Amino acid sequence: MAKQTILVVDDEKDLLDLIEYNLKKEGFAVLKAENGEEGIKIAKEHKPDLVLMDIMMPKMDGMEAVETMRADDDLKSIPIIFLTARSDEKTEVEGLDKGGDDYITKPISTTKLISRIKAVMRRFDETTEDIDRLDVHDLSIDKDRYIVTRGDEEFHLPRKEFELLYYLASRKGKVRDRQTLLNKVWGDNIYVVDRTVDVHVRKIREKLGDHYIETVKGVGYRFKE
Amino acid sequence: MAKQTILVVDDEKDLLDLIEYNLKKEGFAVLKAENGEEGIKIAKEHKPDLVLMDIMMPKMDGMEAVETMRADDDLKSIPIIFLTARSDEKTEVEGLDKGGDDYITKPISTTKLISRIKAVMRRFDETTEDIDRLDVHDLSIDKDRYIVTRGDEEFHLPRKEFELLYYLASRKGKVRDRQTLLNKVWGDNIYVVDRTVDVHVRKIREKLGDHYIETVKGVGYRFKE
DNA sequence: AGAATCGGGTAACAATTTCTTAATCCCCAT
DNA sequence: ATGGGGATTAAGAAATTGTTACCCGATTCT
Repeated sequence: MAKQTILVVDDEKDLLDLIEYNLKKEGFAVLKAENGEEGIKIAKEHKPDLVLMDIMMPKMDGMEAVETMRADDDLKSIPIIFLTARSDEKTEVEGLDKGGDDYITKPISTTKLISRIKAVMRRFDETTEDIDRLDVHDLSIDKDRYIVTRGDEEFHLPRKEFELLYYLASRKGKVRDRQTLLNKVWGDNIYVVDRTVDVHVRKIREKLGDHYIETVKGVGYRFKE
Repeated sequence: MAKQTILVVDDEKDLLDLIEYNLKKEGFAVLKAENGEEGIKIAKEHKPDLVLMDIMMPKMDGMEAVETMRADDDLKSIPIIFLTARSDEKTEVEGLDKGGDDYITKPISTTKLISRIKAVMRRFDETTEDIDRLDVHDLSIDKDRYIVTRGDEEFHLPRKEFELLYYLASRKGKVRDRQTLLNKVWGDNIYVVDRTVDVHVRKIREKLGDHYIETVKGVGYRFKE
């Protein structure tokens, strides 16, 4: 699956970089903004999977930014974790009221930050888990090894093909349009022509046979039930 | 690998039995305790690979038990998953702060429980026991003496090369990306360019031949199955 | 002390593979 | 037969890895 994207909004550049470094190490894609206004702009553009928002900031503070996000249809469902130096209960309560999903007091250890992030993401998306090995029909798709097996045949697909197959297979039967596939497999802020998906599908079919991925005309593709 | 042992601590006997039944079916060994105090005792005795801990219990509650475990050198590194009937956010946050690694709200489906357990174990997987001597293919990798043997050839690899080889070999077949390799072999808060891994891989290949470590383009490296 | 060596890390560019695009071909429903 | 997809291909672009050279600091040798 594509990387989960996290937007970090904080006016302290050093902290921003530190958090970025640690999140990347954990396999997240990271976007950064230095104030609420910029945060909103980037959020609208890239639709991150989670926002880490400092409360005290110039221009537009975190609380305000969150209110704005919660009022925006496109952004209202993105989970938000407040980040703040103040360990003041009142602020915390207020923050959660305004629509924060969790609240972390700086300084915080990396481990703790990560586990909070994962916990919040899980609450939002129970389907987040990815499993090492997926068995569908006569195929075994092993994400840990990046190998697809059928009987005792082994297929080594290139990354994009593998990930596309994995994505579709893990949602067996569900149709996904090209744009969704691009977002999920290629990543959010990537811009490629959506026909690219066709080519990858073809390559997968070429290698595994064309009875796994079905075309749904005018809509997209799906892994056969 | 030996069977993984899971300690389940919960005061509801029925639930305890149900979980035991399901975990055993999955091939885990199961230990049971009915309160925090007993849990700690058993944990100290048997060093389980993971603890499933209810939060609400008589005698010593889960939160307290975890704090005790985290303060004990022998037990601090055992992963813990909280189990609770309360779906109250605040408790969850507190639990994670206290040192829980994950948090599951009862009731939960068996499948989900198992997959969470596996996910947490996977996170800790990398901490798994080191064996003194690893025999893979025609190689014998002796961690005790830092020597690799093939037939009656001996290879004395420098430390990083040796450890990288050992790490990959001990996870035969599994792909690891550069960042993970750096984290696991070089150490967590070390900052080196990830292409450094390439160079070390090359040096290993130069010495042992290039049929042990495989490249998975766009992903990372893996020791050949 | 100075030189030589070794382990480890970085940088650069060559080699290779994968990805993307775009053009063309096909199929099928209207 | 016509138009709207989708399939198929081939070629160029982009990304990733291999490989080599070189730097630096710590040790060891003279």
